[in-house]
Parts: sequence; structure tokens; C-alpha cells
Amino acid sequence: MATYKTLQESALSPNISHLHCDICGSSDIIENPEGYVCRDCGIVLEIQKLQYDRPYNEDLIQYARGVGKTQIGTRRERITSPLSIKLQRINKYNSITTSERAVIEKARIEIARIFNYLDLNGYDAIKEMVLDKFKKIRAKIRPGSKYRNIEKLVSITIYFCLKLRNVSINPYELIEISNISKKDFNDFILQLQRFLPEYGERNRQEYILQRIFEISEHFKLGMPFYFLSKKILYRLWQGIKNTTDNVVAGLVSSISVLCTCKEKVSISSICSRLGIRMSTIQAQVKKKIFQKFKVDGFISLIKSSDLLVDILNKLNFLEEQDLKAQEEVVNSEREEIILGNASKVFNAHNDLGYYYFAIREEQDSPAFIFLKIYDSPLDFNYEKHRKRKDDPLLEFELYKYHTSKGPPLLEV
DNA sequence: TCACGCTTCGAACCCATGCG
DNA sequence: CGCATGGGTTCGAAGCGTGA
Repeated sequence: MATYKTLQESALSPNISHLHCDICGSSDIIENPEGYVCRDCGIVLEIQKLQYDRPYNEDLIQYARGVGKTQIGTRRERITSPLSIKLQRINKYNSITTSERAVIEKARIEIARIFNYLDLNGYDAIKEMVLDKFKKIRAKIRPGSKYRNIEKLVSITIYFCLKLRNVSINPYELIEISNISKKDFNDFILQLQRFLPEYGERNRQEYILQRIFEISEHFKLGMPFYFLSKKILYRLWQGIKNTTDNVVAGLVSSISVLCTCKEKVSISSICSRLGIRMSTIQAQVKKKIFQKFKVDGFISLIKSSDLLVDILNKLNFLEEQDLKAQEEVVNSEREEIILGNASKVFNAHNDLGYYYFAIREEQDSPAFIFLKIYDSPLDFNYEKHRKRKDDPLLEFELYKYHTSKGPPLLEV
């Protein structure tokens, strides 16, 4: 250290007073990157610049970068020293920071191991994100909690971060390679979500669409498959979203395959690619499509695929024209209208079912909104109710309905 | 006969809720 | 944080059907 200090001091002073020029004898010597130079005659002195290389010394090994610590003597030295109490105290603080750093280091190794296993070595940015979230989440958990377990916490943080960045991840695969049980995995996800609020608000549709795209690429199903899947995903989202991402992806892809390219790929191969069961998709199609749209005659997933095509036809999914227009509708921003001053003026049963008549004041001119409630969406024919082909088509979705307190809240 | 995809149905699991 | 409960969802294994 003394040598380093001397060098620093000498570098700060413009003159190196103890040196003399070899030629003119002047003591006006300065230091530059090449060496020592005489300011009077401009000659570079023969004397070498001192270059300090720290010599190897077994005792100094603790200074090495990586360990980043100074050892406060050996245990015996600390006890026998006259400054024993002080040294013990310093050593105690020293070891506290060591354990925290060791945790980060252990986490870093575990993250690298899992990324390596999942073949995600190109995702360095996500690796850094995982470590960052790991530190932040761990800092918020009280000491002694099981949720501070490094390996388990790393595993869950990786799961969260990959999902947030729309990178495919199979939870079963992650559980298999991590030191975590299935029960703990679910438990951790539930508990740790509150420390990562962005996970709850993430765009699930984007992740699911990414998985559908992977299916499309893997089985070479082409763009018709992808666009139909996208349409089904966005338009039926409210009805199908209440399950895991992979199941939704499987449901949408399966419907799409059954309607466009049944012969190209089997449903079971799509399911195994997504790590889900075909029976799950069958149950979903039965409940979310057939039961929801009140279509009788469901036998099984494959046997009822003709009926499925009929349903999608009636819902205007399979029309080639309007594809672009419908995509715009699907992608357009949603606007919420609260029919606060609407009044129900007619409430009779007729062929169409129930309907409401609503009035909403907008500046000086009143707006009239007709809401027709059908028994089933299949009873509704868009074309019949559009006077001209180019009439704008607005989709209304009933978001909240207060039976006794007033009119419904709508999402347009 | 075998492999593969599909169907069936009970078991296992998940999740929300409440309690201690 | 663990446990119990109950309803809904998903899994998993056995069996069936079909084509090579």
C-alpha cells in the first residue's frame, strides 16, 4: 500500500524533484505516459518509470478480487491481540456481509445452471433481471420465512421473469430441474406474486399468442391457422381466460386446427408439445364452446369437429373477407361507457329475447343505444341487422350488470 | 399385430375461503 | 403459516378404433 500511495502522490505533483536530467542536469522533470521527460531539453530520461506489480504473497491472498474481504486475523490472533474485543466485533460485521454476498453468488450460480439446463443461454438480459428481482423480493421477505430459500426463490423468480418476457416455459420442466416440489412451487407463486405486481398485470394474451406461433412454426401450419387462432383468442378471451396459459393456447390451437387443417397435425401432438392433456382440451371445448353457445350434440373433441366448424361459421370466424376489419376491431382500444343515466323503457319478451332501450346524453344531442339480449350468440345474424355491407360494426360486451341498482356497465 | 391417435372417467390437483 | 372444505379443473391410465 505504501508504494501505491507514494506513486499516487508523485503523480499528483507536476515536478519529480529528486530526478535530474541525464544531459543538462536540470531538475525540471515531468512524468508522462512514456516515462520521465526533462522540460528544459525535452529528452526522455533513461530511468524507467516505476511499475508496481503486487507480488504474490500467501498472506495477501484475502485481498484477491472475488473474495473482496480482508481477513481480520486468524481466530487465535483475534483472541490473543490486545484489541481482542474490537477485532471480534469487526470480524462479526465482516462475516455478516459475507453471508449476504454468498447468497447472491449462490443465486447467480443457480440461475446460470437453470438457464443452461433450459437452453436459454442467449437470454443474458433476463438472467440479470432474475437476479435483480431475486434481490428485491428476498429483501422484502421476513427472516426465517421458508420463502427466502435461495434455490426455491430462484426457481420461482425465473418462472415469473420468463413469463413476463414472453419466453416459453414449462412449469413441470422447471420443477423437475429445480430443488422444489410441486406443492411448494404453487405455494411460492401464490405468496410471491404480491412482491411482483407486474406479474398479475402482465399481458397473458401476448404470451399465449407466442406459444401459438411456436405451434404454427413447429408443425408448419401456416398463416391461416395463426390468424384464426389469434381471432379466436381475442374474441373469446373473456370466456376462455380462466385457466392456465398453456391450456388456453392448447384450446385455441386445437379449435383452429380442427377448423382449418385437421389432416396436418393431430391434437394429441399439439397437447404434448404444450405439456398438457388432450382430455383437458376436450373438457374445455365441451364447456367453453358447446355449453356456452348452447349447442347440443357434443360427442367428443374430434368427432364433433364438424359441429365446431358450424359454430365458428355462425360466429363469423371463418369468413375470409372482413378479416382485416375484424382484426382492427379486435385490436382497437376498448372504451368504457357507463350508462349512468340510461333508463329501461321496454322490457318485454319477444322472438329476439329480452332487450333494453338506453338513452345517454352527449352534449346537446341524445344518444340512443339498443341492447338486444339473445339467448345464444348463434341466434344473432350480423348481416341481417346491417342495412348496408359497409355499415360500421361495433361490438358491445356486457361487463357488469346491476339488476336492481340500475342499467348495465358496458365495454365497447 | 402393432403403433398411434382418440375417448372415457375416476383420481388428483388447484384455488378461494375461513379458521386457529 | 398450516389445515379443512368444497367446487371446479386437469391429469393419467386404461381401453377403443383404425390403418399400415
